[in-house]
Amino acid sequence: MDNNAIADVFDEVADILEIEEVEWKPRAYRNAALGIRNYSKPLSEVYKKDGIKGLKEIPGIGENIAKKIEEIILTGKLSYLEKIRREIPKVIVELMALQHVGPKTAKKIYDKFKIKSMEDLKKLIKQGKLHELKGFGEKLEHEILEGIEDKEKKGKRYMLNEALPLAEEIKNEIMRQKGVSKALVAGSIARMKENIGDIDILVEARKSEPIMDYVAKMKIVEKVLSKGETRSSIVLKNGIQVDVRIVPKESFGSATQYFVGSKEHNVRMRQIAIKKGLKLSEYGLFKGGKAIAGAKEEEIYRKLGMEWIPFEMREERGEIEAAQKGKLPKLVELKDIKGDLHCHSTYSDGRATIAQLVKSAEEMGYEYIAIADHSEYNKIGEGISEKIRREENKEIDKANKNSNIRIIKGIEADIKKDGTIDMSKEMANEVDIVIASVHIGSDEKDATKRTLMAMDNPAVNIIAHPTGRIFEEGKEGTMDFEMISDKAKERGIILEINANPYRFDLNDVNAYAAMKKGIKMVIDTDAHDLSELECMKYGVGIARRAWCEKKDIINTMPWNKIEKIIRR
DNA sequence: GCCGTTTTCGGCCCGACTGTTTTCAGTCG
Repeated sequence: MDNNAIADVFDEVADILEIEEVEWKPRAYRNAALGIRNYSKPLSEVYKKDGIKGLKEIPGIGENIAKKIEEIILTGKLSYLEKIRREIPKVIVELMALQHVGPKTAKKIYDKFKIKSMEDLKKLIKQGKLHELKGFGEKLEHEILEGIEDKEKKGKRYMLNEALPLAEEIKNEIMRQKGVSKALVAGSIARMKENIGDIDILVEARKSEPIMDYVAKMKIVEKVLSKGETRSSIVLKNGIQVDVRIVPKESFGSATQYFVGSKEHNVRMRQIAIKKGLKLSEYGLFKGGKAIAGAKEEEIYRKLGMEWIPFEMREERGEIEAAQKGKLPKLVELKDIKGDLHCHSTYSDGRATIAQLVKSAEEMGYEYIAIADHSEYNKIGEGISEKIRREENKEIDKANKNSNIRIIKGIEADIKKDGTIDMSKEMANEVDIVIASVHIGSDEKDATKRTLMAMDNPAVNIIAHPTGRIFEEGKEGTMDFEMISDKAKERGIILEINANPYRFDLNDVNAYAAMKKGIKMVIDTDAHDLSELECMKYGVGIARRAWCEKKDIINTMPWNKIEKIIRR
């Protein structure tokens, strides 16, 4: 079981204990689940190496939960969960997953009607029977029904690349309104999470400005859910909910702090405030009812005894401790990126010509771009023979003569079933950089072994999308990242952070682990299209969530320096 | 059940919103 699966176990324990109205334990189990999700090493590895003692190092894990993790690792299940599951009908836990239904409501509904499934609840609502319960009006009924239908329709999270452009569009529209001095995309988008639940936009303005009237007229808007003085909600045509909050100047910093989140980060911040005899809320930092900070985030962090923390780090993964010690990393920025080392042209399955890619790269201010088309073995990627690649390389040589930026001859060579690289020794010397990758088809079970073998090949510089995850297909990395990263460290191989939102591989957790091991990484877009070159910002977001600095990312360096780093 | 340069016991974030509330409980972020 991987870390997320173990965390799910403890979240379910928390759900059940919440229904049973057990005090405080649910919080402890939730904290444990969070600590596990945020932990970069697989718990089974930690346990193998350091046993219970190692597990207790993880935030939120004490003696008791450590023992429970041990049981899960050794037996694949948790007898405690199985025991408490028997105490509570399963449907109650399911009900709790609905919007507007918490433990109290779920229990109340069950106790009265003894329903057995979601379908039963739907029937109940359609017959108007939920009214019989005290505290259930028409509106709540309607909203619960909507919640069920939403759940049936689709998973409620959206990809970052879907949400971010829309959020920016709305923000820009708001910025154009009179009386608006600032607007900011907050929430999980600001933290560059790979998937997001809704869009949060924070606006600095005097109250009652008719901002929302303008937003409501935008083409991307489906309907307005609610419109208030300080808080409004709308739904976009693609189903994303947008919450817009309007705050006065003196609270903009504290509101930013609050609405950027994460929730866990904020909880810690408030605890720290309390210890200092202060109170932190979205309205400001208060001492005895008097605001001592609020307009600027920096001031809030400073008065709580720490450095200002970049949005992407605010996940309660040790960033607060680092900020208190003044030891935050200086995160890599988009403007540090000097080029893209993994792009596909029309020679293989790309949709842009080399000339077009080079022109775009030049406009983006890059110093270099690598054309790394697929090798012949990759049929889906329309891989090319070495004969054609030699023609391509000639074209690159020619283009380099009158180009302002360096065009690099690359190859994305497939790692074949036997672990060898789909590239001749001669070709290895004819290209500037070799990216090797497994393209998982029906033969994914040996992917780790094959990748490890490929990394022993002295021609290989970069391993692309190192865990083989593909988001849309729900494919999480099937490869053993511990083994791959250890090998990368040993062999000096560069690991790729693939900025394509359908991959995001390495993800933030793995990239953090790689950074900690001192492995160098490269942020590539794997662009198959000119527009995909723009995905670099998402890759930088992952790197920032992984606490990476400029020195960890090779394509922040000029090409002549990269040449020295990559093993030839 | 976890955690501690304020504590090994006694805490555990805070405020808005909503419904139907006649003063507040439940849920959410």
